[in-house]
Amino acid sequence: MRTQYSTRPREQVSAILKREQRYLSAAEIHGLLRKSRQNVSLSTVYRTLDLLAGKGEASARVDAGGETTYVVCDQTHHHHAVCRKCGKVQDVSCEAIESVASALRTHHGFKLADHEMQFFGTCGACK
Amino acid sequence: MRTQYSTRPREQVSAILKREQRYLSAAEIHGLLRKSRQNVSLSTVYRTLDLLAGKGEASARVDAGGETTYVVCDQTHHHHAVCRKCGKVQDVSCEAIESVASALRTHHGFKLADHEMQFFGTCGACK
DNA sequence: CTTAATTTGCGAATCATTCGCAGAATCATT
DNA sequence: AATGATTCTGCGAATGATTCGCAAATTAAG
Repeated sequence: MRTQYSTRPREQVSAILKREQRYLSAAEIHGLLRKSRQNVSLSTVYRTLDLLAGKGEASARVDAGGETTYVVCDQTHHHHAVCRKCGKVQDVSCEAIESVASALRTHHGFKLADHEMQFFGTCGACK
Repeated sequence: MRTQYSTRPREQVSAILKREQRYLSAAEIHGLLRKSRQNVSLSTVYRTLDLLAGKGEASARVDAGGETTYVVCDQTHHHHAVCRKCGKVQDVSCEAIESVASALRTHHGFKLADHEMQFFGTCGACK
């Protein structure tokens, strides 16, 4: 895999993700594409999602039913606030984590290297 | 399902979890049980893990390979600090989250209802 | 427009997890 | 400690998401 081709199917998948701004599974994306008569195979949807996640342009999350879902997001380190009503995902920066890191070190003798976080609630628009 | 029977296989699965103190998949637990000549079927391991997770006595996490893994933990709300060396999991209380919640409200107009967190690093014993 | 490299689509293969059901274990009562 | 009602277990088959293999189609570049 020397270079990476920019192809129609890949752009179609990316476009859906950019448009929706919420966590979508491969199957859902495939369904949305079919609705608008853009025939991209399910395999290609999967491959494209892996690619995007690998480049850090999308982030993955396994939902309650065990399906892996993806959202577009920027590449800096951050976290997601997921609205329980509309599903929309907002990026959240994470300075606050610093205080958690020092508490971990103090109380648990634990040296923090990495962390995962996810927030659920109601977004401004849905209130 | 009126009452719940206390059975050998269930206790054997719980015992492994209590002993290991780290995230284990159903298959791993099944393997560990076989090694010590305790034959519990894989189905029963799965069923027992669901039960424990349902009662809040264990908590589940999908690992990088897509397998669901479980640890024992107490029932109060808390988070996990996972050691990257030995895999051991420590419970971490979460007062620090309060400050994150207010920041979310202020900066993003987001009303926090729930959250997930997971920490990775090196535990005191492994340093 | 040719060629070499990468992608696609299809169906088949994988892998974790769930189900169905007959037989075994458990519990509460005699 | 024997009985009966209920809940478990084990097995193999079924499911469902994801991955693979490979031939045909696209892409980038000369």
